[in-house]
Amino acid sequence: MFRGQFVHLISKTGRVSIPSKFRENLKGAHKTSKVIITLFENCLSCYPLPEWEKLEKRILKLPRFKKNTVDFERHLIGNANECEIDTEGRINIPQILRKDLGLNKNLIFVGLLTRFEIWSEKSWNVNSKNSFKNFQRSRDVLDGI
Amino acid sequence: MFRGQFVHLISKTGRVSIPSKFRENLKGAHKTSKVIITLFENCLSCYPLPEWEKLEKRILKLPRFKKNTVDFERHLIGNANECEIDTEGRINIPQILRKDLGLNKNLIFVGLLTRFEIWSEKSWNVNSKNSFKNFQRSRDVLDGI
DNA sequence: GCAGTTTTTGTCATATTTTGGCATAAAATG
DNA sequence: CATTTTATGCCAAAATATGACAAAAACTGC
Repeated sequence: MFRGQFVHLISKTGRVSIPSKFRENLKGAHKTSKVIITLFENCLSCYPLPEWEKLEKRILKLPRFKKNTVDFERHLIGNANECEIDTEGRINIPQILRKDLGLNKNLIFVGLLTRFEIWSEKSWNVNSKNSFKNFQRSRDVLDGI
Repeated sequence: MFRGQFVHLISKTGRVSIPSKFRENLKGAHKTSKVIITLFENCLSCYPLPEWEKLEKRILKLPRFKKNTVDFERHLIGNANECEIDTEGRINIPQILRKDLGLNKNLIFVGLLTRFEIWSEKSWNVNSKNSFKNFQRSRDVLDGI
């Protein structure tokens, strides 16, 4: 499972190393060194390739011409990039995604069990305040299950 | 069960030894030397790995694209780190958590039955005064069950 | 209180992880 | 097709984490 928070630097050319714990999980539990990176809210959402493929199968079951489906696909699939982890444990984040999110110095990696997110430090700080409030409001979200 | 209160020193590199009574409980009742440490209020909340995994299983059942769920995960999972207890009985507390809570000298370990907490001495002193007041007000909490 | 045991802490060496740099390869542009 | 831009592979420095050993402190039974 992906867990925890890590700060890594992105290079001028758009390379950044994946936290070693995440790499371990990719290699171990998911048996892959390929990651799909896509735009989600104000960050990048990253899936181990096999997990992503499961998601695609679910998406294919949606009513294909419905406006909602198409919009959803345009966003999630249309921004999805396959990245291979290199020998140093780094990936290259495509320029388009970098520009969209203003990724240029410290990036925050956030583990979310089956996937992880990449944030610019700035928007993470803004967002985590909000999501913390939400957390406070929804602490009991689990009590039903 | 985890009980009681212990003061331990954290090293410059972020290592601190787990109270031996806690270690005994981890090894005995929980059969693990792995602990998940996560941010909770003003301290670190520590779960034996198997206990934590039960929680994760419940989280995985939530609708995973819903805003509430994502925020909940970002906070709870995003701050969770797996720590392995070494041969000397120590763990390494990730830098990011140390910084967040200002953990740099005396740490207070507090047993809370199925989990335990780690506090900086300073915030423990502040907080325990408050929770004592709270305790005074809520002494009868048990009388209902 | 004392000797032996266990626990906690300090230190150093080693291994791993992250980052930077540069040369080459590939892709995009005009 | 030449030029520019961008991506990749490889090596090495810096930063960080881990392992092993030993000193110091605290606890135990007598």
